[in-house]
Amino acid sequence: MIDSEEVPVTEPSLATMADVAKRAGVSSATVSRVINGNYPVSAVTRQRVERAIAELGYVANAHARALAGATNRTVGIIINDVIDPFYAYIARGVEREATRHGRLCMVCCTHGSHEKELALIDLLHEQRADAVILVGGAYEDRAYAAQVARRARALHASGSTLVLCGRPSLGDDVPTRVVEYDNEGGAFAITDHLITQGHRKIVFLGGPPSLSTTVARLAGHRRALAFRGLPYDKGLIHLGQLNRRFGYDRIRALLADKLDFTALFCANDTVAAGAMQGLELAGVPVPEAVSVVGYDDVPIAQELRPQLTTVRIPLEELGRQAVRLGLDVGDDDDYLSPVQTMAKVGTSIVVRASVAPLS
Amino acid sequence: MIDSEEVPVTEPSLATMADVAKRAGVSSATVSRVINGNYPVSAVTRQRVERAIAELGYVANAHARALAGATNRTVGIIINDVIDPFYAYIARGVEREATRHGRLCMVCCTHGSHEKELALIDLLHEQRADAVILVGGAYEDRAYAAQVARRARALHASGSTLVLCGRPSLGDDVPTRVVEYDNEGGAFAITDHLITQGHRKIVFLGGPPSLSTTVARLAGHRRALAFRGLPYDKGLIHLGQLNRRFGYDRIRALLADKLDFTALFCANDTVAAGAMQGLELAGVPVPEAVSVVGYDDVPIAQELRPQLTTVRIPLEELGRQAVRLGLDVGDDDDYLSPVQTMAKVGTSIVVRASVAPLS
DNA sequence: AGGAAGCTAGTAAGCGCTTTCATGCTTCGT
DNA sequence: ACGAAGCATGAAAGCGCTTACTAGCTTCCT
Repeated sequence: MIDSEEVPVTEPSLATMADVAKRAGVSSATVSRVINGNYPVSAVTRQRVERAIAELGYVANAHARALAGATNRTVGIIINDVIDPFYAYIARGVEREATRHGRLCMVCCTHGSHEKELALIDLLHEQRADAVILVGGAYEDRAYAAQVARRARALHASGSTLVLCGRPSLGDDVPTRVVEYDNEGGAFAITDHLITQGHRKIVFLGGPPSLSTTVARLAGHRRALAFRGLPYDKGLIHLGQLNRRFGYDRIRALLADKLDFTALFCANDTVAAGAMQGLELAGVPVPEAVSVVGYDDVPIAQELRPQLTTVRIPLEELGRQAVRLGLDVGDDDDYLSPVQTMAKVGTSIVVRASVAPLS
Repeated sequence: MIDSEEVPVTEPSLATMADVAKRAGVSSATVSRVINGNYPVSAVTRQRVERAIAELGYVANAHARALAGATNRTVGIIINDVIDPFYAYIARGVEREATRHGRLCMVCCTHGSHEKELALIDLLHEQRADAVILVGGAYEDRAYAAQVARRARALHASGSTLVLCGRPSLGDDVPTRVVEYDNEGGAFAITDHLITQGHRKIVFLGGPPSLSTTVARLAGHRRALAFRGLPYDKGLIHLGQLNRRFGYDRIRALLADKLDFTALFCANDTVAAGAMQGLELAGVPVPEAVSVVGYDDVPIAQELRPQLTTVRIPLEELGRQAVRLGLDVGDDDDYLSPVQTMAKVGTSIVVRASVAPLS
């Protein structure tokens, strides 16, 4: 007869605090105190416990710990895509600042899906993240905004914080923190730069019409035009995707249509890269025939030839600020600073070689 | 008299499962069953519970859940830096595959520190991640390898898995999974490509001497040389950092020394970018005077002018494989597939414009 | 009709920690 | 020398879930 008795597989499960306690000949309370160092323990006992921990290769269970009251010490960040340098730099800032405050960082990507974004907020909420940072411009959509607001309240109710990074506030009645950068101001400044170089016919290229980022950048652009008494010509505004292909395709189309312009303000550097490629292929020299500027100052701006004049956003700092706001700590862990609910980081224009004065 | 009585701040703490149960007039067990859907519950009851959940805005506590036995459903990935496209692509693969299997992804960065790497493994272990993926080449260091091995065992003991991604195995007695890509083969192939184009004097540039990646790439390079009966000239091997500055500085130095060479094999694309910049500044045309190849095929390879001939690594696939190995699932969630402990993804060379036949 | 099956739902025992409260000592002050 | 004070430790009550195990009802078969 074949022995079908269950042979218990001796899964060498990890030691618990009780195991450590037994081995050290103390109670688990003492072990906990040694680990957390928040209560006096005699030197001898401490050493015994520490030895037991080492011998057993004990690793605390973060869940039990989190459940028993100590915070989970993690922050979550929700971005579009890790590959995109724009998000990657922000993520780096978040990761570093989180680490600086002893937090682990959970990075989640939406890949552009709204539903996934909402689902991820819930997931991070379930994980009881100390803060959830939502990065990137938002689309105008009442229903969607309401969904986000609901989650912001839920998060708030469990002692966490939703931080909006690079997107407008949901309103004063929604408990969120906001870190913004100056889309409008940057667009104003760089448009003005183009104008003072003599350009009058400036094409605005790219950016989905309902994206908050586009709206703000376009507003700055218009304000600069108005400031210098130039007309706002709708025929020069060509909104669209924020990718390379759109820049390439659309500029080729504009060139084919013989649109009259001397400068190009791309909604971001990626679009600028595509546009410059299109210009190059069409034999239009930059900046001699057309000046080009972008926005964001991601690495590709320096790879392009000529190097791209663009608006720099302190992305990493943006991420760091978001964490500070979310964790309610100041620059140097000054927990006593008055609670700040919003921050704005400045932008600056960086002049490189893609703009020439109009002859 | 000022009332100094403690006014209890009514922190609107989140609803628990018990709250939901009370509201729905059932026991918490039933609520759990509705949520998990792993046990029959009558339609009426289910609806009542679901309504209570919605009304209360209940969000499960992932820690309690993890503690009570269900797995935490997260995977951790440890990389050098999110900004580096090499790591970012792998991270993307990991994130996507993890999501596909219903896991949340925790991304941690070491920024090059060994201690931090070890600390992060421990942290992810504490979080009870289903798998911990360690990405990137390793430095030869016995003590360090022993430390990693110890953690691999600890992880294994608690039912998790350490996956080594792009680094050699720690030995058969250490319970890890390994996903590799063919550093040696790719280096062989691209060196041979250079040789068949007539090049005889090939400089090998960059890569820390004790990094496993460098060792393998250099080995492939040497094998190709030997295969074609060419001498291995130590004067042509210039190991060093894997960054742009090293490529730039060293190539300028070699040029100043009037080193005799016609081709350049850079240890990765970043070094190639620096070297090409140095070559450009020195007025040495690529590929006419010097052919250049890189390794990795990160986006910058396509930005460079001329575009860089390089070795492509399916980075995203590498990340996906790592997750599958770590989670012990097959391509299509086929949990019945025999346990695989190691995988190797192939490399291929992508020919662009930075190599010319030697005239 | 009577009991075996088959359902649904509740009870309660943990999971591995933190923390409050209680306890037995040692150490002082007077 | 005796009670007060101070320390170091232990006992035990949760934290919010999951999941045996148990129990009450229907069905259904013989």
